[in-house]
Amino acid sequence: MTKPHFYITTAISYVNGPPHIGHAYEAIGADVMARFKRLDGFDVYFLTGTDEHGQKVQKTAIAKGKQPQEFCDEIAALFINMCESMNVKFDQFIRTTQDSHKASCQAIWGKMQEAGDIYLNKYAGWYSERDEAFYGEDELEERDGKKYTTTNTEVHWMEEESYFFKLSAYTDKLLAYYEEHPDFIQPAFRKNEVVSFVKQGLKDLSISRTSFDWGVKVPNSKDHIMYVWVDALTNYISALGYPEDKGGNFRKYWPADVHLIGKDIMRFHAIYWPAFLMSAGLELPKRVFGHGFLLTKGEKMSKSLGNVISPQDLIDRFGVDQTRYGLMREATFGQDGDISYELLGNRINAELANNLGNLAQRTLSQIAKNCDGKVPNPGILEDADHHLLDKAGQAMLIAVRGEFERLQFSKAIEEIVQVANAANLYIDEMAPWTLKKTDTERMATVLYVLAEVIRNLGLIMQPFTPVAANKILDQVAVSPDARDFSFIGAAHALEAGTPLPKPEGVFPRYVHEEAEQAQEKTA
RNA sequence: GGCGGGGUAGCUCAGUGGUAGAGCAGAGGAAUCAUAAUCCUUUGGUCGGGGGUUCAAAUCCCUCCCUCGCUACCA
Repeated sequence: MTKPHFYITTAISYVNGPPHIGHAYEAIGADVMARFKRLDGFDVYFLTGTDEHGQKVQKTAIAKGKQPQEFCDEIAALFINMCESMNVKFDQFIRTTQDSHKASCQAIWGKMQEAGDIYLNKYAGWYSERDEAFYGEDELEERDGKKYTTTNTEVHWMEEESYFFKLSAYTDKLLAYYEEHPDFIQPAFRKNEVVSFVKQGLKDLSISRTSFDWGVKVPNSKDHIMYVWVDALTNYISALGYPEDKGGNFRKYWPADVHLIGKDIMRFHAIYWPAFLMSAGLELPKRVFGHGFLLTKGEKMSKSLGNVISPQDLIDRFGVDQTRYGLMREATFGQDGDISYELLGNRINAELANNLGNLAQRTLSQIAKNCDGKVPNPGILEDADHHLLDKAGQAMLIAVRGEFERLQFSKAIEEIVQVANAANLYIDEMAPWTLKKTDTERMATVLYVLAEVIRNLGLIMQPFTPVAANKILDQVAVSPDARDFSFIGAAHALEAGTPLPKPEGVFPRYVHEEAEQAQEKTA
C-alpha cells in the first residue's frame, strides 16, 4: 500500500540578516504539521531554505568585504542551525544560489516565454537603492530638490530595460480559480483581501533587472538577471527537481499541499505564483496559508524598542519542546499573537508541567511503587474507565486531526489538554491511593487505564514536543516502532506485565525570574 | 479616501433573538498519589456609546467613536 503524499513548504528566508522569532515560528509550524502528517501515515516532503539573490545581499556582502556567495553561505548556515536548534526536521534546505535552482528558474522562464507571456519593455520610476524598490509619486516627499520615501531613503529617477510578465492576462483566470478552489487561500479573510486586490485588475510585472548581477541569468540574454519573484518562488519546484525530475520527486510531490508563509507575502504566493504556474502549464499548489506575526505586549518586536525575543532566548529559558509548544499554543495560527516570557511561562506550567507532566508522574510513580514497576493487570472495566479510554483514543485523534486539517494548532492542543484534564479528574475521583488500602485489584485497573491514557497522550504530543513525548512513551515502554497514530486507541493498548522504567518528570515547571529573585532574597 | 475585520470578565477568546459563557489569573475549601502539582466552590461584565425594531437584542436596523488588515513590483 503506498502512502498518500504530503508536500509542505515554508517561505525561503531572505539572507539579509540572522533568523528571528518569526522565522522560527514559521519553521516550527511547518515542522509540527509535517510531523503530524508523517505520524498519520503520509509520505511527507518538507522544504525550507534561503533566498540569496538581490542587490541588497550583494551590497551587504561587499560592505563586509566578502564575496556574495561567501556571505550567503554564512547566513544560510545560521538558518540551518536555527532549524536544528528548534528540532525542525526538513527533508531539504534549498538555497537559490544552487545551480540546480538556477537551471529550474531558466526552465520555467522558458515555458512562460513559449506561452507568449514575457516581453521586453522599459521600466521607469523612482528607485530607492537601499530598499531595492521603485516607489510611486504619491509615496514620496520632496526636500532640498531631492525626493525621499516615507522611510527617509533617497530615491532617483531610473529607466531600465526590463522583461515583463503579462500578469494582466491572468486577472480573470485567477478569479475563476479562487472561485473554484475556495480553500486555496487561507485564512479566509486573506482570501477576501486577495480577491478584492485582483478585482481591481492586474498590471504586468517587471521580472528582470540589468542594474546588478547577483541573480539568475535570463536565458539568451547578456545583461538581464531575473528579479525576485521568478527566482524566489520557483524554489518550490526546483527543490523537487523540476524540470528533468531525475529523482521523481516533482512527479511525486507536486502540487504542494501547503505553502506556509507569512501574511506579508500573501500576494506573491496567491497571485504571482499561480499566474506563473498557469503560464508554464504547471499545476497550482493546493493551499497557501498565511500565518500571523508574533508581537510582544501588543507591539512589534524591534531593536529600537528593545523588546526582541530571539529564538535562542526562548530555548535557553524554556527548552526546545516547551518553546515549540508555547508558540503553537499561545497564538492562533493565521492571526497575530502576543507572546512574552510571562505568557509562555504560565502556559507551559499550567498545561505541560501541571496538567500533562504531573499526570504522567503521579500515575507512573504509583505504578512503580504499588504494581511492581510493571504495567498493571486490569480487572473488569467500569463505565468511567471506558468513557475516559474512548475520549483518549480514536475520538481524540479525530478531533486533533480535524484541527490540523485547518492548521489550527492551538485548537488541536486544546483537544489534547482536555483529555489530560479529564484524566486528572478521573484519578482524583478514583483515588487509587485510597484503593491501595481497600481494593488493590480496582487500583490496578485504574492505574492501567491511566497508563493507557498516558500512552495515547504521548503519541499525540509527538508533533509538538517530540523529545518529551518520546520520553513519555519510553516510560510506558512503547516500542519505537509502535509510535505512529495507527497505534492510538484500544486496539494497541498496553500489555499487562510489561516492565516499566523508573518514572522521571519530562516537563519541569518553569520558575519565573521574579520568583527566582524573590527566592534569592529570602535565602 | 475606498473595501473588509474587530470592540463581551484583569488577560485570550466563544457566543447571530429567549434568564450573560470557557480557559488562564484572583479568592475560599478538599485531598495528600504527584513536578506546592490535583479536585471542588467562588468573586468578577449597564456584551464600545447613543437611538430604533421586538413581548424579548451581545445577537436585527440606523448612527457615532475606537482599533486592526488590504489598497502592486524590499522580501
